[in-house]
Amino acid sequence: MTAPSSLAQFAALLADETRAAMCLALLDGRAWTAGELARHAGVARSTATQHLHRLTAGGLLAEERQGRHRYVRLADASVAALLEDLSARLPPQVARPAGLRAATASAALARGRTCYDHLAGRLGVAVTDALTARGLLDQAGGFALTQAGLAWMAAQGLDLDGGKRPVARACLDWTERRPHLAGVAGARLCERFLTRGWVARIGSGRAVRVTPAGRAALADLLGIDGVD
Amino acid sequence: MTAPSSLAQFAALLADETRAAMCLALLDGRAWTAGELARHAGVARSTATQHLHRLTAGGLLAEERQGRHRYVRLADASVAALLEDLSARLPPQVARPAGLRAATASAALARGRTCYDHLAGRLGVAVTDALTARGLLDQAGGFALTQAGLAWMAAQGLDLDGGKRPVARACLDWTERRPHLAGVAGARLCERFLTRGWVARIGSGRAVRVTPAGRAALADLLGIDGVD
DNA sequence: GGGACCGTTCGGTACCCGACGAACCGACGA
DNA sequence: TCGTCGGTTCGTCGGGTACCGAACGGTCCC
Repeated sequence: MTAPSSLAQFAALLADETRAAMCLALLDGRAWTAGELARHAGVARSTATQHLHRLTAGGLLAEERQGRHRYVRLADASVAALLEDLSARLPPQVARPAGLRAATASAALARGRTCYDHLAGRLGVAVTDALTARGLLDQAGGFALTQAGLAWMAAQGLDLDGGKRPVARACLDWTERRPHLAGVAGARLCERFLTRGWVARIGSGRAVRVTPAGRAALADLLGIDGVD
Repeated sequence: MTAPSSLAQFAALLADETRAAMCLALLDGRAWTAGELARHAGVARSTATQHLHRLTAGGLLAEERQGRHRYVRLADASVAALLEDLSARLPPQVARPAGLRAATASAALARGRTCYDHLAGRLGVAVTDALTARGLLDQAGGFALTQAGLAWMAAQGLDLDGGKRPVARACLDWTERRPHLAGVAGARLCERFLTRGWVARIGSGRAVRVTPAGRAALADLLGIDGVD
């Protein structure tokens, strides 16, 4: 019940279906209560408590107590990046939307969603492609903002100081199977889109839709037109 | 005994001390026989066989049979990258070189070594820093070769076509705690250094030393002088 | 204060899985 | 042809752990 000191001990944290389900749920970037996670994972509350203790002790989760609630979230962006990298190795999920409700939800997720703290889905890929086409993002020599890209972000009033966190990082989309922008730049961009009302969350999940104002902003800033 | 279909199943492959020890040993980039790995991990041959089966079935390892030997190595560079990322999350290893022999070996590893297929240790960091100082590598906007960097690699006759593998990638050194160049560019560079005799392996391990010819080449190509 | 609700702790149970040794197969070499 | 050696398969054993229910302690709200 202490911090993992070996690769095996660390991997063991994720080597349980229940704990893995909890971590993947937390990939939406929000803070969940212990009870919500228990219900989501389909285990008793007592079981969830023990799992959450192990995950926080292992440095994967951070907790915050409010009254009788215990809110828990991913410790930092690097944990989210790790989970994404691991998930990208799995065989592509065979989507089996059972029923109309699930099908529309799945389609909404494929259109646009948040991936921890940045944009993903077709929307995220479109933004990434537009940045690349405009010479703001370089994917030929690796994955980094160019000088022009850094200047562009500054012109937008977006601060890229994220401590030790990388400025730009490729995150592999599990629906598009193509990389999209993550890292500090991806997070700031997503934040901007949300605060300006260019994209709006659909319900309480991770799916987002582009607003009319967002459509105009995307066309204006990045020349993106056909976003659905 | 089949390919993992969930994050938990995948993580379980590394969640065992024996399997983890095997994977970390294979991080040297070479192919080991099943018996060597069994001895290295301190288990019976029969046990090693079963572990190796699981790891290959899980896509982490690739095997190659020669006569009565079964050679096994990491499946590809992305597996090595994953292991590095995971190891970087662990608390820094408290080096406890017991005895003079271990101390010199540890010092040699800190000076220079291979990390799967690229250079690491102080040597790897020095090369990375030199590339950055010369404007060939950009670490401000992410981690990527610049236009000049791509041209420089081409001028050296190094082909950067590695399929889907990223051209440049940051790999965190566990001794230096600083990033150094990995990815296709890092691999090609390391290959070049070895084939030209600029660096030579010390014994059969991962440690390398810079040869006199290498010293001259480093000074000439990248302006690196004080490499020990 | 009473009653719901959330989270925690504590036994107890069942199950998974990693370990070994023995027996066997195939390849190499004298 | 016969030992030796590397690897595999199989049966079995033992330890670790995920799970639950029950009881308890806070917190919030009537």
